[in-house]
Amino acid sequence: MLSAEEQFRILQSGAAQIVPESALLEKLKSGRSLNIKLGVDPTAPDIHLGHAVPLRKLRAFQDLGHHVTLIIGDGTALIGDPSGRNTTRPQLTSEQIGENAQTYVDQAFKILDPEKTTLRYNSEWLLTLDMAGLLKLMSNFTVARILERDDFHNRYTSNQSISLHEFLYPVMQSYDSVVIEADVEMGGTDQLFNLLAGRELMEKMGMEPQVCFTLSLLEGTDGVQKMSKSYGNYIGLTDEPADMFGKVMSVPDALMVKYYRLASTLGVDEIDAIEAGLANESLHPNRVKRDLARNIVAAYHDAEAADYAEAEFDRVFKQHDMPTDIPEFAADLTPNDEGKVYLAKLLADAGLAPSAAEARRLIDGGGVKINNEPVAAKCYNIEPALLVEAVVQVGKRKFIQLT
RNA sequence: GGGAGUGUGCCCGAGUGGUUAAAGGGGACGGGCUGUAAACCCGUUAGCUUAGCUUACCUAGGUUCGAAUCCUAGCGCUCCCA
Repeated sequence: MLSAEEQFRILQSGAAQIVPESALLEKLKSGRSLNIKLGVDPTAPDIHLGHAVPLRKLRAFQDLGHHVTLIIGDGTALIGDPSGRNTTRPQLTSEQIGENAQTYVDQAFKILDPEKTTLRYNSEWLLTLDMAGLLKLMSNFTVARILERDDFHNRYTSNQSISLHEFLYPVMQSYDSVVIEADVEMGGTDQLFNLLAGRELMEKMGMEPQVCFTLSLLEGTDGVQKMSKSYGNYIGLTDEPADMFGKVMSVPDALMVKYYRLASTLGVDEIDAIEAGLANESLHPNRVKRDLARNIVAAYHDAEAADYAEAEFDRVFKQHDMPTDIPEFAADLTPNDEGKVYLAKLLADAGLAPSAAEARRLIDGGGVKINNEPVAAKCYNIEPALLVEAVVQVGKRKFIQLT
């Protein structure tokens, strides 16, 4: 086993805050296998690169000989984490939660070592808690303390509603730490309050308090908001290689190094070299981003898929060729009274446009091509012969092969 | 329990009886430029076989030739008092 100091150096890379650092070092020095906690809300059916950030760090702990307890928050999901939210979250049904949890776990084990992972559902101890137990727990917290948190504070001062049950979220999450006796709890920077609450509760209950370990939030492909399914800026772990490659390529340059640190499989030293290369312009940003995209595709698929994805990318976006695999669509080419086919409707039916009206706008904007030929504005009706076996393209990346 | 506000398109936000499918901004999408990056420029942003029609400003009624705009009731949200 590596020395405590050496472990600390590896673990610290990419971390936002470790509170307190000295406690982590102490725990590492004890030489025992630490229990690292990560709680996840089973709200997102599939997980993305942002979720993978703490999972990668957990994996680093596992590689150093520590143990991970992954908590599926099926109990807390009844509340919905108010972190970073300015509105109350909708509550999920238990069926949805069950499905989501399973999907999550399947994907999480692409990164985690199953041998060193314990899976727990917090409904086990949260939903069996009786009123007396709950009241006792709650007595450890004060309203002022809870109201200190930024998101509650903001909502409160801007006249937005906070439901009483949302106050309970940090209480519940803290209790998780008590039950599993966590040494370290992992989370995004937006989780710091919840993590600290856990530390406090453990201390009040006479336990050795957990260390709070936060990681920077990964911005999504828009480069502005944190990666999230609801913002539509995410790169899913199960995305197709070509899609995944393209999404990484669309990430703003300024975020490349951060992506390397939080989402790639490269080591600290290699990443430092890339950062230096970009700074002194000895490395071209485009090349660096391509390597990043290849690395990420290879991590979730394989090297071969990464090669293929890069080749496809050049084909479609550099040479403006058609992709190799184009989804097929059996279109109804029955002509209307004028002997034409209404293209707008066809685009909508094929899923290339959300509605026929939107399809018409896309045509007018020059965004629709048939066999690589742009369709003229106002040209909503097309000779059926032109559409037989044709490839229809909308924008830069949506293709359909008519059959 | 009493009182006061407020509710507009994906979001924010103007509009207070008549070219208002609704200003402006953001976002998103499409086009140009490019490295599917950024920046910048242009266009679009309810549905429908669109020179037209239909549905839209929380909901349901009402007043009016005409309502997002006025009235009534309801619903949601917020604040103050208790």
